[in-house]
Amino acid sequence: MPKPVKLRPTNAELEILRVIWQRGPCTVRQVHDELAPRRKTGYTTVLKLLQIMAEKGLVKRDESQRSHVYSAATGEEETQGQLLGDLMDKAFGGSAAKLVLRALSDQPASAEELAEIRRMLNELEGGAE
Amino acid sequence: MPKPVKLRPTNAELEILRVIWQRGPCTVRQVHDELAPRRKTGYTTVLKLLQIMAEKGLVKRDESQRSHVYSAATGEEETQGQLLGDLMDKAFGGSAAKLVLRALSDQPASAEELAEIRRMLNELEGGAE
DNA sequence: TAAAAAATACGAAAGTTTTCGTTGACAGTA
DNA sequence: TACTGTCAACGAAAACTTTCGTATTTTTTA
Repeated sequence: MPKPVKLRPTNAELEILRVIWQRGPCTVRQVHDELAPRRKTGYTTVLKLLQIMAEKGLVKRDESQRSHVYSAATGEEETQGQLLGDLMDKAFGGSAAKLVLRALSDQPASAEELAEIRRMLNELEGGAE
Repeated sequence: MPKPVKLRPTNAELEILRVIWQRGPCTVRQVHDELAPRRKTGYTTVLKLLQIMAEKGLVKRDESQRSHVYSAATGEEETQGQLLGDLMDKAFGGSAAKLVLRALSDQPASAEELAEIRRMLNELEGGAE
């Protein structure tokens, strides 16, 4: 069992993961082409990061083609949950409610989104009763 | 005007800030005594970090006493909002609603807390109408 | 087939964050 | 005054993250 460890993508790694989550399995070139406009990072930088991420287990690599294809090892939602849990511990004393209240009061949300949040609340309160 | 920059505490800095937010203005020793049990970090490490934080403007330093006293330069809520906004951009495509929904579905919250979130929702929806 | 293009691998540099050892100043005390 | 303990300052090491240059191999193309 080589990998029972908890993985946390760094910032640069997260940017790459987001491309892969959005577009599905990608070659290095595809990721680089997507990232290049925003971020002026070289091709080999993306390659190196993907290699590191593969070592860490953040992505899986299919080497059956000449251009290796990388896919995400964990779902976007799971990773979002991890990062959120980290921030909750580091900055909100472990309180999800404080985090949510701060997010709602600081960041704008549309009426539709608020309605969806309300539905989630109903579900949570209904289920707990 | 030397300091119109945006400040982001690093992880170690955030841990120190949390002590200061909780206990009010502190000497290096006070911060260290609070942190030492959890984190096995040396006294001079805390000192160095506080010096760096003072340079960055994350904390203010009162040097009138032999033991300098550090106080937070920004409120806890403001910093929470910044960190949350960062994570929202980096991992949630800028959507506060997605972030809140994920937090609610991943992390437990008590009935009381849910009620408080509901109150916040009412406020937001009521105000927008 | 030879040259050009594209890909991986590798190592190392550059940047950032965290840690601590050492030094010298100051304060209290025997 | 000499000793002891506490403090700030400083620099540098250690650890982690990000970047890229170069070498090598494979594929495409002229």
